[in-house]
Amino acid sequence: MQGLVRQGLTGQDRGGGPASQPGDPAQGGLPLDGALDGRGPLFDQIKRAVAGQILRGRWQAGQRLPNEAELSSLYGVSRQTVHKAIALLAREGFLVRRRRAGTFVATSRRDRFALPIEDIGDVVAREGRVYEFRIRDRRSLRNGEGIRWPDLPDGTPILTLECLHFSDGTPIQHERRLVNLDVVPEVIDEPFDVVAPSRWLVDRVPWSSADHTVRAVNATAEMAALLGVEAGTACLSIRRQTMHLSRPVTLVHFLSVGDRFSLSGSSITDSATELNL
Amino acid sequence: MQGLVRQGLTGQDRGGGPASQPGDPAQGGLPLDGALDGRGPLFDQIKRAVAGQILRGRWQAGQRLPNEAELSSLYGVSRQTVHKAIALLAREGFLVRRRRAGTFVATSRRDRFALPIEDIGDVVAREGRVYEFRIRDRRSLRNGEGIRWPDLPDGTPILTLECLHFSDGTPIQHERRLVNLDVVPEVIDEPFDVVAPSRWLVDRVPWSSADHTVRAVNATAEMAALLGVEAGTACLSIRRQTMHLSRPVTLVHFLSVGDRFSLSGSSITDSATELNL
DNA sequence: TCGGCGATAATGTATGTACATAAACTTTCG
DNA sequence: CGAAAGTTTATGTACATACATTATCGCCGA
Repeated sequence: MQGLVRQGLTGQDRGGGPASQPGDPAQGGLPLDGALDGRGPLFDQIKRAVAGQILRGRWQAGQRLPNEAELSSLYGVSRQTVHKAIALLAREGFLVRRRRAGTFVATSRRDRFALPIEDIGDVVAREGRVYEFRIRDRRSLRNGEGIRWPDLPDGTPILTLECLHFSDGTPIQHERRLVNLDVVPEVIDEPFDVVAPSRWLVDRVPWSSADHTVRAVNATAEMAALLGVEAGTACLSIRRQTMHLSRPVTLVHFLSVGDRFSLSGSSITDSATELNL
Repeated sequence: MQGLVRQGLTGQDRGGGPASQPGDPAQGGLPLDGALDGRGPLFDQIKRAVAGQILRGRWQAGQRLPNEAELSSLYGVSRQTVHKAIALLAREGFLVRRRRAGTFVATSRRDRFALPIEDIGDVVAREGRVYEFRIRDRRSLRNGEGIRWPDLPDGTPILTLECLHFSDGTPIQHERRLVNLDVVPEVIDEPFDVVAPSRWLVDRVPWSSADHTVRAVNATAEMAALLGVEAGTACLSIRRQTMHLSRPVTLVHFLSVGDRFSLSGSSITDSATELNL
């Protein structure tokens, strides 16, 4: 074995390790703190080791790190394995790679903080409360007739829905939705007496992409009445447009009372937590 | 050559293709629509082909797809290449893999919508406006003395900052920040006359993780005065706690006027857009 | 019938080898 | 001296091979 590499699994010895001299116990002047920890697959150990150097600030942003061949002999594994580890770290945004030039620590990714947006039904259910919804209005018309969905050609048939979501009987979210009937014609026959529109759509048209905009607005008198708050109460407004194969599927406006609903999430570098350092 | 595989690059022929019989022009009854398109690396072509089947609904959620050996001969590439493509799609959340059982289309990931949260300075700059900030208050004290940072032991030295951010001279965001002096002692000597605290911290302590909470609140009279709006105006409140190697670094409250600031982002399945289908 | 247990089929990891590709560097030539 | 052409170096992709790891399936016996 190579000393520090690969314990924890069955750990039978394979052929001959790569370059590394047969029996270097302490490795000249190289940073031994970069040693592997024997937990899990080799490429994961290397990911952890490298990410650790970065997180601990030993390898600073912009700095160039050893090339694959050097890392390979440093860690005593093949270049393939190093390549896999480094390529994954690059894909996760820790590193930037340029041919011939080398591999560099990415200049930090300040813009990658992210906030997950969940379905209201899931949120309510997870809080252990009773979730209900009620359809307040539903009509079928063509785009441009009274309502205009900007990203859709005029005349396209659409279904409009308005509904309210409740948590333990208290209204917490108002929803106004447009659905593209060209994409999901079956929706016309769905009564939405059991399953909520958002859920129905997600089950029907999976794997879509979406745009979001989140803003804070003061409740209008009408909305305030529906949500059971005073006019002017701060509300979170979420606009979501969902696309499937570059065709708009649905456009929704959610409005939720500020102190009954919030977006939250521990985030960023979910990969870093995966690395558990 | 294998017919459909790999054009667009230089496309010299390598050794001998894998299993596939030498000269099957149209492949029995197999879905030929799964054909590769010759754009980019083979494993990317396979990713696109497979993701396409899923997005077009030909392979439905929960359904099992052919094993690596089958895909390998279906597409006329080695198992390694198929493995790389499929493993990446799994890592991106499209597929779920279980040893011995096989590979399955993931049951859609409704909860993965995500919003990026950016630094206000970047946002203002990108809109082509002039960004400025002003420190309104700054003091150094110990946790528990007047202010309590819940995730930090009492007595820990902290720096408190209060500042305002401007876009073209209009105040758009208020910031109240606590900084853990045990982690970043140098901050005590930083005047913040040029670089804003958030930027300074990001440059100093990169690669951290963070928790966020976003809510809508009505502006208090004091805040309204600072932001130049009427009391009660709906504001977006963002709370962010940043950690580095599981130690809290900074805790911030941002407050921004609802109609001067919004969070937005096209999101989810950024991998799907990368696949450009 | 049920429990255990072994065969088996799928994915997962690691290495070797060979070239391709891109960009930085060097040399050459006008 | 500067642009073009060639060289070198680091990463990128592909394939072959070999073995590890795990559920699942099915058999067999109590």
